[in-house]
Amino acid sequence: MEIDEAPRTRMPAAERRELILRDATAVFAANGYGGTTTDLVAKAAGVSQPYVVRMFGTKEKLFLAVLDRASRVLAEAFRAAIPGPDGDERRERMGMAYVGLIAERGLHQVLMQAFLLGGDPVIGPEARACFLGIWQLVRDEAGMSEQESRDFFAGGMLINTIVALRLGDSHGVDPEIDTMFGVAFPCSFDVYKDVLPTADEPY
Amino acid sequence: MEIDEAPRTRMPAAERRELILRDATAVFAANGYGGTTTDLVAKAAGVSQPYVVRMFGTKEKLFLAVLDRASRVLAEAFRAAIPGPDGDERRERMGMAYVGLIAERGLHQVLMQAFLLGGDPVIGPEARACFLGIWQLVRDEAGMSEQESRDFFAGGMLINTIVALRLGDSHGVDPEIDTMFGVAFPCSFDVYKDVLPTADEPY
DNA sequence: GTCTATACCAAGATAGAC
DNA sequence: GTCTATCTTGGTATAGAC
Repeated sequence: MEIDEAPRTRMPAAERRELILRDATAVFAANGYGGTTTDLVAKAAGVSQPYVVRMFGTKEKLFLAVLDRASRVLAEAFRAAIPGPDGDERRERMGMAYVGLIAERGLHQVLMQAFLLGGDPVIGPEARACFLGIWQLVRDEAGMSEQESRDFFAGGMLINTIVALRLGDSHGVDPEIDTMFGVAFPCSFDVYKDVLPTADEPY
Repeated sequence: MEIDEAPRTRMPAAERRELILRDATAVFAANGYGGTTTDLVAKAAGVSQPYVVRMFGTKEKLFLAVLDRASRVLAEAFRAAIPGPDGDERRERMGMAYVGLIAERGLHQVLMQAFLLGGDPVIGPEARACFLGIWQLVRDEAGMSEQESRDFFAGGMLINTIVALRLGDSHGVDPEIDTMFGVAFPCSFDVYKDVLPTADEPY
């Protein structure tokens, strides 16, 4: 009785790779490095588990690829927001760009996951390089002062935390959280309410 | 040829419990929830793996106990820093209290780990409650305005990240990092240089 | 380029002795 | 209160077919 499509639609490697990386980002973000299985990633991407391993070598290398992609996506988003009036306005644009990336499921969280793995002998150094790279971009390319860079970064880390915590779920029901959103984000709730992940979203 | 001490020194349950929780904090902090094994915790605490499970039920319950302890320790440290002149001075004292807790190995990181698990059906709600509890303490008990609370929290999240990333290792060799430390911490590097974890610290 | 089958190991949890 | 031994599951990675 032939249940259709055994070997999924064939696809050029590069394209499939990008597809898997996107899905892996969301899975790593939600489950952490240790909590993620290559099978979970495979399921999310609609391919077999051995294929994921085959394509990236090991789970660790897959994570590094995810991290690399995430930091490049972030850097691009920031760079795209730089042109135009500088100072407060530029910071505002960059903040909006950052919040806009919430739509890229798991991007902020996977970066945090990597940062938290600073003690790992192989992921740690990569994570530090990534963090420093963004720091330099913000300070040198966007021209923020050190104090401005610090505040910008700190705000970013807070946003990451709020997103990862799924605090958005409580928005509108919990006044505590409403006020937090009011101060934490560089724009009104409407802008990002439909991109925030929900508490019961699998990833 | 009797290699000594088979059943380790007996100890009242409450005391052993606290001891295990401390060590588990460091292990969870360094390896994440998924990356932590009950055996790793057992080794760190110098007891057998089944005993850890026996005492806490499951790995998940152990993590919840660690989270609960961490948030209580943090709340106490903040409360102890409230009495005295308010405004900037109080914020400064609270910031110092926060940095001082770096000596409690893994405390900040384990909180972050919990926050990143916001999507988890059982850990998520606990993590949100913990975050909100501290938010309320900072705003209501310490009397910070919403904007001040937000900045205080944001700075805290940045400190967590820097600590977890083991950026301290590069201090003194990398000028980028020196300037970051200069702006991110509420005190000079000397105050915390010997409590910051190193990149190769197992946990 | 993608799958199925499987070897192998690691980790959580239980049983039960001391 | 604490251990040793062990059962069981599930996850990484390999082999090899299509």
